[in-house]
Amino acid sequence: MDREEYLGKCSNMKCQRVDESYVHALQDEVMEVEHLLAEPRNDHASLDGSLDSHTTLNGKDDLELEALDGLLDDVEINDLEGTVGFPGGTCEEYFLDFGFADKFEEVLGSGPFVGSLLQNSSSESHSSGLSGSSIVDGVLESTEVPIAQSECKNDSLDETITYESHGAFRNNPSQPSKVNCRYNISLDIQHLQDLDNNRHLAGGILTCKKEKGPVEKGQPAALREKRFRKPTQRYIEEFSNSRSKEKAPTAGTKTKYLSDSSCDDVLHIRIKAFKKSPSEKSSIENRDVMLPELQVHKGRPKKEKLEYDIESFPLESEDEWLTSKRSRRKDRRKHQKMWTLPEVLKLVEGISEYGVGRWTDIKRFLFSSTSYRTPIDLRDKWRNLLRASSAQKSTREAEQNDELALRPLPFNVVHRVQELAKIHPYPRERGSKKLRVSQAGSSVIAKDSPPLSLSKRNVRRKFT
DNA sequence: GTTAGGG
DNA sequence: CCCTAAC
Repeated sequence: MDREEYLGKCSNMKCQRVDESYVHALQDEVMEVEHLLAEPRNDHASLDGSLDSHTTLNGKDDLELEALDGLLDDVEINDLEGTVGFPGGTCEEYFLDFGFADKFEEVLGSGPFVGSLLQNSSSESHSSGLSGSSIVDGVLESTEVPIAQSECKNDSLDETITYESHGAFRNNPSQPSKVNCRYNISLDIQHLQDLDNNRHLAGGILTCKKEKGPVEKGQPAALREKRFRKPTQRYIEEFSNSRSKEKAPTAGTKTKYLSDSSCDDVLHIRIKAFKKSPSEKSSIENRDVMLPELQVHKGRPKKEKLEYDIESFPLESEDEWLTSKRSRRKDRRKHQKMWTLPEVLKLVEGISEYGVGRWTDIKRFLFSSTSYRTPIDLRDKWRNLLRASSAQKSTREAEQNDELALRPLPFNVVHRVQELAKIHPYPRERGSKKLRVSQAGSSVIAKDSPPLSLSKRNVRRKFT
């Protein structure tokens, strides 16, 4: 990705932040992502865990995080080096976005040093007492990095000051120094040690690997590998469907996050966001139990059931989903049942008895035992019979004998269909739609109206 | 709710 | 066989 693209993306995110806050947006993403998960994994407690490209997500198929993951695209060494060039506020906000900058500044002193740390982070060359690598990993793994970077170019200073007023460790019991520590340039080893001891907290917040232990780090290859993955089609659909619904409930998160940017609060918020998703997901799963596919179909699936079927079928993987989709498509005519000769005879008889168009009557009186034949089916079959008979009539003279042998339909049946076709022409074949108006009061109207204006159907039952 | 018409 | 518009 080139620079322009990158900047464009950053600016987009900035707008989002101004409107609703990127925190909000991220949480939305979390929940949306959670919807896509067939099962929540224990080791991903929240958004950041999902974002952690180092974490092996297995079947979770992090492709679906592409929207978020795309933001990572530029968190590479080059961009990090570019960060160093930004004014001091850059790096501050860079970390303050995580409620974390104070810690860094305590340890590292000045911004440029942080920059250098970042610069070296991927190579793990900084091996001080501070377990910076894990922290930097967290930073690198966060999608907020590019956001902060972009914003720093414009209004970072103001925001940075705001952030500074809130200590990152205000609520951290092991860090009593709190806000003031930010200005304490001189470091002491004990602080570093504390930080090291509390690293799991930092890691938990930033990456949310609950108990990942010495997590894999410094794997730019893995990072890049993920970047090239495209969002799955399912993700796109789900994303577009659920986007509007999810946004409202999480409004106001930004306020909390910005004003109480302590680690605990951040963690709390994120866990809260996470907790919300499983319930929503379970509701989806519950609905799936009623999928029509799993039901014994004694009739045809209704229309609404089909819509259900297509839209709400969360599957673990894209492959499974596609396969299911394919099979569903193939099952479109699953209920098809071939018409037998007795059925055809019965249909012809019914038509001669009740007339063309009285499909429900025919169904009711002659096909009441065969539940799989709907009035629509009767009509369709009749339509096909007419077509077949007319086709056969055209070629009958030439190859009558052969036809009799080849045709699945006996000639007498065909003949009868043709007779009926003459008497009860299929609507629309002869006469216009308007002629069907008199269908209801046919017997009465037939007497009074001129014959030409009537549909032939109105003379049904004449030839019983 | 039923039917015609198109897919 | 399915879907939809028209009735």
